Amino acid sequence: MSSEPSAPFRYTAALAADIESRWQDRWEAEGTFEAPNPTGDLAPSDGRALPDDKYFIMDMFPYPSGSGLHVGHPLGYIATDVVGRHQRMRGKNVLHALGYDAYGLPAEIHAISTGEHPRDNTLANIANMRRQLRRLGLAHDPRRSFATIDPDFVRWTQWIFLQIFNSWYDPEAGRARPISELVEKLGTSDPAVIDTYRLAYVSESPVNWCPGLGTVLANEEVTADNRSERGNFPVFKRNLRQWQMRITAYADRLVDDLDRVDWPEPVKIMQRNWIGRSHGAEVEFASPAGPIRVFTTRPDTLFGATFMVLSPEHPLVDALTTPEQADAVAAYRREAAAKTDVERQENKEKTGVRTGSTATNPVNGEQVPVLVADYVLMGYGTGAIMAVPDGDARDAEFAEAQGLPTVQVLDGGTLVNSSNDEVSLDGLSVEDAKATIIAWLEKQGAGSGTTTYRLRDWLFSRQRYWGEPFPIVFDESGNAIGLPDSMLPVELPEVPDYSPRTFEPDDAQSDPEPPLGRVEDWVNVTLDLGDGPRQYRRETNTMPNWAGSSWYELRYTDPHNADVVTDPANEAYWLGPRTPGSTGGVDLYVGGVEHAVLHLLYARFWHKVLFDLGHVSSEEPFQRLFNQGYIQAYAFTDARGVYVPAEDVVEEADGTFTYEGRPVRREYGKMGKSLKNSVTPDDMYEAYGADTLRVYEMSMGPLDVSRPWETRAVVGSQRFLQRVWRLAVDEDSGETVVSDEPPTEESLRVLHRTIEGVAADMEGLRFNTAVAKLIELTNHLTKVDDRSRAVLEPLALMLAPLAPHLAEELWTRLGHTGTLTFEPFPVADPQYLVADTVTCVVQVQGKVRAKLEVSPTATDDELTAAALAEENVQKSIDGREVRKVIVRAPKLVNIVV
RNA sequence: GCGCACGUGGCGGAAUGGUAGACGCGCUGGCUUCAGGUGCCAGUGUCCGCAAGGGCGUGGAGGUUCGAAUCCUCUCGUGCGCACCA
Repeated sequence: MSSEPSAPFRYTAALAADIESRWQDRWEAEGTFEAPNPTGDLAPSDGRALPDDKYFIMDMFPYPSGSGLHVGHPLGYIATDVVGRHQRMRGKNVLHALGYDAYGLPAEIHAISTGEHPRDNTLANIANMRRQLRRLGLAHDPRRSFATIDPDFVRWTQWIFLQIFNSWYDPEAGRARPISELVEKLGTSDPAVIDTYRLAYVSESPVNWCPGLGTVLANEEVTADNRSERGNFPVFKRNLRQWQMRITAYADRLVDDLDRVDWPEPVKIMQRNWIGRSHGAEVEFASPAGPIRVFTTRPDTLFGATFMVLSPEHPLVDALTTPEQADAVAAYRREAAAKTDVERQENKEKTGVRTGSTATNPVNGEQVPVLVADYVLMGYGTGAIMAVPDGDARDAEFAEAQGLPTVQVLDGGTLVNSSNDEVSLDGLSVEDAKATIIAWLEKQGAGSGTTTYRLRDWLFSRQRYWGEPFPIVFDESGNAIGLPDSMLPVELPEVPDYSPRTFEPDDAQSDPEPPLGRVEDWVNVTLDLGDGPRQYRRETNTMPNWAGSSWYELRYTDPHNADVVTDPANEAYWLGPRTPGSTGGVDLYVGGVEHAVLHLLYARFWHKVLFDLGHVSSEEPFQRLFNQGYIQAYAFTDARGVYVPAEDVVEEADGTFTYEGRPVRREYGKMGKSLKNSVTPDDMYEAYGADTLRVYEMSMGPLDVSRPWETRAVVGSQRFLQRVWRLAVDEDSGETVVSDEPPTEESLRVLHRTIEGVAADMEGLRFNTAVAKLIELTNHLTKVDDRSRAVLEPLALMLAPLAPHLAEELWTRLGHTGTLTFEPFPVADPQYLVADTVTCVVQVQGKVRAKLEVSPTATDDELTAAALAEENVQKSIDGREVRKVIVRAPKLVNIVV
């Protein structure tokens, strides 16, 4: 890079930095992006009415990492900023702010190794991130920023927990209700009864214990091969007393309401799969040990059930095992118990043993053998299946391995060999057969239609220090008691040691020990909860990282309210449904697809509970979701497989890559310190300026697609902004050179075509093509040397969402005194959208043979005549008979011979 | 194994079923410059041809259509999700 620009007032990185910091200071001083609320401390002080049209836009908020940002991080923030700025120019009251998801493992690990309090480290990281992001010029309302660790925020996280704790799900009403109404309904306040209904409850049940992390984890945080998503440590099933959230009560609504939100289909599919609702039937098979209940999604194939299989853990196994089989079954169960879930899954070969008993198939009275096999899981359905080798590949495989019979019941899509004296399914379709047999089973009392879910309740407690404490104490009988609002927030005590007790990652028999449990004088408290001072024990687990992100959208709408989580008027204005049947929710939520199941499912669940309890008017937190892609980068390894700094790798003429003269291998992946391929926003600010970085990131490709970062291409965006600058400013004198002469007709046509296209692209989040159109306009104006105010003003306004600092500077130079933030976005004048002539393509047999310049109003006949008059067209027709002429006036004529 | 998404120049990517490759990077040439850099102008899918023009071309093979990158079927490849879920 040359140090001396040839022109003193060229738009260089240094000039950009000057413009950018001046405007950032001014926006901050003037409170330009502060969005007024209907009521409360953020309401207009002069009582002014708000615009009815609002736009609430949100980014998935960041964890403030200690290593700072790389250029991949701001992609989504820039995109939402462009949308927000554009919506302001469309007259909307735009709510856009950024908070910090500040509880998290890295700060705790840092604390353990350095002794620095995780809060201090986290707050320092937030400050650094705010600095990096401020330099991008994001139009956020700074008054609405918060961190999930702020005591004021924690207070409301705990308050929401108590709302959930103090509720139960009424299946008849199909919604949550206050626990007091259950007490009334059941006529008892006995915790032994009531506590089993709560939406947040303690239970002793099999949970995911991760010794390597020293904590238990939710199902959503465990990978398919039973390892922790964070850290990749082994996870074991252990029976432990832990807090759970009754998210399963909401399974149906969580599935059904996916149809009412504007989300990417893959995310909806992932949530549907995770919830895993399947309709089927429970059927009872009579046996010597009593009825065996099975769940099946294919009750239509019941006539083909030739045996039954129980999971090794099934409670009826002992009773069904005959003395002759006792040893074999006991041995098999021992073997199965010794295996981890992973080992069970690794061995895809079907194994199992006979119990020696038979059960009765209710449709035909057949005695079918009952077996035990570990391919049937205790955790799903009833832990027992009817096996239909003709209908199920797994059953067929097992039948073959065990030498069990198969009866054909399916022929293509219809049922065969499926009748008894009372009912026949023969000839019916699968759907009809299901309905028929369920009706018959219900009449017989042998079964009923039913629905099962894969979703399990949400394990909500963690044995870590750096999380929200539960607002719960236990009395001397061990009953959990929710603390009153007046005692919130419950703050974390200072501790001498932040670590949970961690163990050898494979030590499955170890027990979790929360760090808070060691702070005896915090744990044991004397409180007056209404019946005089008494001794209580505090809950020593903390909440998972997901707690704060499960409701933060609400707090943006009323961030300082000390009385309620958000004032109903503010919630209704920003989040409430605007059309009948709408769920309401954030107008646009942008973030990565990695939160498809975890965060987005939890947030929907909490929001629905708050809706049921009347605290919010919206049924869903996020009306529209958009998954942005990722910026990835190339990384290079040398002969030893060690990463070398990517910025010093040279591409040779033959397309290979070298580092310090030695060949290196290229790979493609995430950007990060460990791969030595990070490029930071600070690097780009210094070399090009923030506006150039913004424009480049927006022009790289569609927002939802991942693509590789290429630093050397950034200069293209800088050249574009330099050309815009040069249109209005003399590079040698620094004088504004805008002209008040009217622009040429041609320039106006290009301008209005650009306005039309850019406006549509902005609405559709197609910023890459919007930038392309602005470049075309700029190149045109440069080429014809048109500097008229009438084109430069709309150019500045259209550029404003993308490159706001440069646009503001030009706007000022064009003679305006205020910010352009609230100037109307330009509107295309239809008068200039119709061209004098259009290019008409003439095809023969669908191949282009000529182009005509024609009037846009030319008729079909005129176009046909003109096309046939073309020499090259006649040559292509080559004397053949013209059978048909297809005209799409005025753009196309296709001659068919 | 099942499901979803995606395959277009050297690279990132444009194309309501209607001129394939907008825009940008890179590359080539010209002007500017002592020179480099910056800036500006022109060119840049491929093959045949001096040119006019023509052939081929959106992973592959079929199909629908006057016309297909786009719609349908099969197939190959890449990515993501789920995975013995009855």
